Amino acid sequence: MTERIGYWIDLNDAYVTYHNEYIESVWWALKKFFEKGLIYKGFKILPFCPVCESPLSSHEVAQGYQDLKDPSVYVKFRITEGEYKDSDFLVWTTTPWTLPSNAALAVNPEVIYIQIKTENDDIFILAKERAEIITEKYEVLKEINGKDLEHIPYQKLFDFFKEDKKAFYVTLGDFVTTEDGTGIVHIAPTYGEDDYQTGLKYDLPLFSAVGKNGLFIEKAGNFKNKNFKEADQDIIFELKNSGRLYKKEMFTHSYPHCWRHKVPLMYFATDSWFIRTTEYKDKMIQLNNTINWNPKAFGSGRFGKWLEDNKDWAISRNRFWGTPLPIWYYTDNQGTEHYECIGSFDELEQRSVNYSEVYPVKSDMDIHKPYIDDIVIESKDGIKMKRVSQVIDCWFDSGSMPFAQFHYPFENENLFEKNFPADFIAEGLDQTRGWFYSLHAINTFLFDEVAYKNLIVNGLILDKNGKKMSKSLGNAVNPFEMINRYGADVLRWYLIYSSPIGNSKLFNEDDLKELQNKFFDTLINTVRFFILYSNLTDFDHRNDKVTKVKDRPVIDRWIVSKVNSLKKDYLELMDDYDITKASRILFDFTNDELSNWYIRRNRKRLRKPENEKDRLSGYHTLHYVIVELLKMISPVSPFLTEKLYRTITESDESIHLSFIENANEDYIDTKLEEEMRTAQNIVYIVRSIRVKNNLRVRQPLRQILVPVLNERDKEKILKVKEIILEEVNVKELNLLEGNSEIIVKQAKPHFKSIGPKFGKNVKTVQKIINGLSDKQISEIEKNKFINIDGVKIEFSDIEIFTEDIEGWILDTHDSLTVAVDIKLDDELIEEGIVREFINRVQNFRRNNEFNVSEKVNVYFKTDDSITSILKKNLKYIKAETLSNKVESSNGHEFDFSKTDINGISCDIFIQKLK
RNA sequence: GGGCCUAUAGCUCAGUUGGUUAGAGCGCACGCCUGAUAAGCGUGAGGUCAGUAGUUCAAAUCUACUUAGGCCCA
Repeated sequence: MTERIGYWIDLNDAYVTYHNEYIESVWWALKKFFEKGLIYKGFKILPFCPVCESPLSSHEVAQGYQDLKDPSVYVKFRITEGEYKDSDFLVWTTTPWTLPSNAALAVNPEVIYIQIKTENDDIFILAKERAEIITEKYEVLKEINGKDLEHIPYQKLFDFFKEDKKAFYVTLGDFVTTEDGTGIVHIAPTYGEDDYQTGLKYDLPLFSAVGKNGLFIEKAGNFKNKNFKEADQDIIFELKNSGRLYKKEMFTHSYPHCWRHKVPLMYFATDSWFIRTTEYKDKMIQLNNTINWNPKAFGSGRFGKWLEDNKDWAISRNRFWGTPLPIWYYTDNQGTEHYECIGSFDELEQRSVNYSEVYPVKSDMDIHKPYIDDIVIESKDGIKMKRVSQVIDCWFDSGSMPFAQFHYPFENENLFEKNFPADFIAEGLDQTRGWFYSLHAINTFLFDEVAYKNLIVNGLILDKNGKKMSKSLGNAVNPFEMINRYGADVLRWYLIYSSPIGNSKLFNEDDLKELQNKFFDTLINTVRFFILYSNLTDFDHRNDKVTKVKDRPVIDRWIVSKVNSLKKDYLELMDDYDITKASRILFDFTNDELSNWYIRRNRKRLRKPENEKDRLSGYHTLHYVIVELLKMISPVSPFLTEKLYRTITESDESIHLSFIENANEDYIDTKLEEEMRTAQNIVYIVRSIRVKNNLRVRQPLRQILVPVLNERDKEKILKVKEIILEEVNVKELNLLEGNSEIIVKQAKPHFKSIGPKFGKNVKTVQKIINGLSDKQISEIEKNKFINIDGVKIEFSDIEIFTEDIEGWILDTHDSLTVAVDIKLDDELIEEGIVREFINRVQNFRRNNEFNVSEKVNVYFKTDDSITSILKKNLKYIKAETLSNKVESSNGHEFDFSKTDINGISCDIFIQKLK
């Protein structure tokens, strides 16, 4: 796949995270953290299977959801002190088995609570919104803000534990909702993530009435040795007996089970190792601001926020196999654990007492868990230490990539330094806390430096309806099929060109077809055109004399200027890693400027150059432009450009080894580009007028008129007059100066100017300006201002345009107006007919596959008027059609082809010359 | 539930410091051109700029809320 699509990656020397060298570098990094005191052991609440006695990964948990019938109980907690003494908190839980491990209650500080008295004289406190669960009649005694309940103590339910820290009081937590229950939850820090975090915040004791095996411990009175789920009923029964149960319901919900043992999981505070990333959070934020993110908002937004809320990174995982966490420990007589971190294999060998037993053959050493677990090392005091059981988070592996791929710092120091930090990385936008983060977190700490300077965040590829692709839905696209059908180049271009960086991409095969036609075929056609005619005219790009660009014709200088302007923009975008915009300007240039203007305008000239200088100028220009363009396209579409490049340069040098130099500023002539843009606009307008008035391009017209309101416009148009006339087949282009009688000038407001100036009165001023007469506008042009109804309107407040020229057909585009004289005289009609006739002959030649340079005789049969016109123009017709004779058939019956000109039949017979 | 992103023509996308007729390509309809030809060019129809409210002389653009979709987290 990588080869087929042309990824430039080193498959022969790929880095592999499970190789020993890679792991050794990871160890080195971990030891750096350890030495700085940034690795510590804590707890993390994980889904835990009591049969396996081990935590499950989120992937495993996802596999094991089953419906479970659970109790939902409302428990009364008696307040022991203060204003609410002897009232009961009504507390809701769906896990009664955690109640013996209760350490606190939690309320939401933003929620309103009420104290109520029921008809049974019970006094309860619960969330106002949840009062519906009270079945008896009651009266409200008081409303209380959640935050005012903090620290209120209550009577504990069970007496299994000695509290070594203060417990049994109310805490505050945003996670408490009023969607169900009572708006008051109980907290058992060992058995829930929110509970655990609350425990950390309030320094609560960790009571654990249930062990890892899912059974209640010895100390747990009547519940001892009972399974945690099965004990639910006993606990409820006991609460009922002690009068602490308000009510009990049953409900069914989807609950995670162990996929192997089918038993319900419990959430359990499990030993975990953390990196104290919060210690250098500010550094991470500061460095992140220097990374060029694409899209920009992603770095400051999603990733920036994620760094702001940084929490310590839990790097350990409980797996059977993996990259081992290189920490060894022993427990002293006081029960305190002592740790040591190993940072290299040499160190491991020196410190271990049984290295040669575990790894008798060095080359066979497998450093992974579980093999490494047999290694015992000795502390300085001669105490035996064994490895902790965990492996490390595989994200730590991938974040170590910059140095671990080179086995740094054990070797390749120069290589690493040369390559770090990376110029850019690219990955999917789901990597926020995956790769983007792990790279950033590890390398910020180790090197005080970013891991990557630029970043391209890829959006997800969805199907054409915006749904995720999946095999089961049958909407998945097979990339090989796409490549086989359209080629890797088209697919690559599509993925980069079609949607902005970071947006999800709706994959649509039709768009690939369009790109193939619209862009790649155009490009190929352009090159093919060059090759065909440069061969026919014996052009040799290496040996033929190069005309200086400034001495070339306008059209050549224009396209050279254009391609350099393009390059300037292109390099700027590429330097900014905005590859989508870069590919879009290449697309537009190829179609609009190169193919549809330069090539089309120069077909005739390149086929039949006027003179030697003209020929060389044209071909050198086109060769240069194509080469420059191919180079710019090559990073995105490497295969086709390579092929075309080698063909057009007639060499074996790879385009991918060629240099893209900076744009040549000397060639850029923005004035000329502007002039040509004007020409293109005028041509566009004339074509539009022709179509609307049914005037085909072969029919020459007498003249067009272009009103010009300033000197610059006048100059622009005169420069490109010839190109316009030829393109639209018109005899003359005349300018109408601003003071001409037949121009009707109009004005519209320039809001940017009048807006701030007139404020609320802008609408009145708008009306005045729109109503300005031709004469008033002339006055403004002369005096630079006018006073109307006490309003001073200045020249800069208005935009002048013209939409009317009396007695003419005209159209306007981009503030340019063009009028066309559509009256035909005899001369024009005659010329039109001649061109129609030539067209018929050429069509015949083409349809009958005559060679381009083949000479012919032409015989025609038509009415007298056309016959006499043709006879008058024989010389021109002969030249255009490569004919020796062009004659009336004079009554001879040839094998005529039937055609017609302007509705009059005109049969032709064409004879090849031997 | 929280954070971030996206929403503009049937489809894919542009749209500048807010400036008054919101653009392009494809598709559709119609036409042109004809020695780049399994190409090329044009014209036309098509819009509640997701919705609501606000700020402003002026909002696709700024603000708030809502809806829908996506990603990350809880």
